[in-house]
Amino acid sequence: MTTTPPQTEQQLMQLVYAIAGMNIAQVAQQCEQIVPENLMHNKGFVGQLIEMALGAESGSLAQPDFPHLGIELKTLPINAQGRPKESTYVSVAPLTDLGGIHYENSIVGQKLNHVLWIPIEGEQSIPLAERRIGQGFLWKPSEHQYQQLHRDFTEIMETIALGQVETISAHQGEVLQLRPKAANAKALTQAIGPEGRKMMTLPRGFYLRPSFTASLLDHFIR
DNA sequence: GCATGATCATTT
DNA sequence: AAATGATCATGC
Repeated sequence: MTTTPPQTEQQLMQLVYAIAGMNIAQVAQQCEQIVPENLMHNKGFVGQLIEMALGAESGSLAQPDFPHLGIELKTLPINAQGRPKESTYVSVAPLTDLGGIHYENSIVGQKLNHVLWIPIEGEQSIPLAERRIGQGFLWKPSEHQYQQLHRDFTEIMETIALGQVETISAHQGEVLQLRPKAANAKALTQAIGPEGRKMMTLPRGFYLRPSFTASLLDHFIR
């Protein structure tokens, strides 16, 4: 079965309610997909399966999963304590042509303006097929959260603009961090180097810290 | 190579 | 145990 892209937020949430409580095998059967033994060689499987089940359309385009609704979809792997198991990837970080980029008009800012979070059991002790889908919820950053994201983003981008991208570690950033985002260590991309010259470096991505997404879960707990 | 979907594996 | 840095699959 193929899910028709939802035309309204209400239609989208109906699909979200429909898969809440189901396990991966049930969603996969509904989408006519085969569940792999584990995620080792298919790390994006769960995210792509949920995209399919909810009728997301964007594929690998740099825009929200539901462009018409301006909503970004993120699955959130949860451990036995009900907390996020991993950080959440947001988007690739621009390392060159940085003129005019501000949080408000950045890809990060656009995606984090409205997110549909789908918590999913992520314990390795639970077979992938048996992991359950939780109750998804919509989130928009509060004023405080917006300021945190804005500040971290701006500091990181300023460092990149100064040609200091290689001095940025994942320790920087209260809620948003910069980390490698590449197929492997040989995948390089252009960046601004120390003397303002061009250099090659590992592509980087923006990630939300688990402590930040944990606070979102806490707020929406019922 | 870039952008999507992330989790794995080593270090702290 | 948690966090950082490295890596896996796919489409174009």
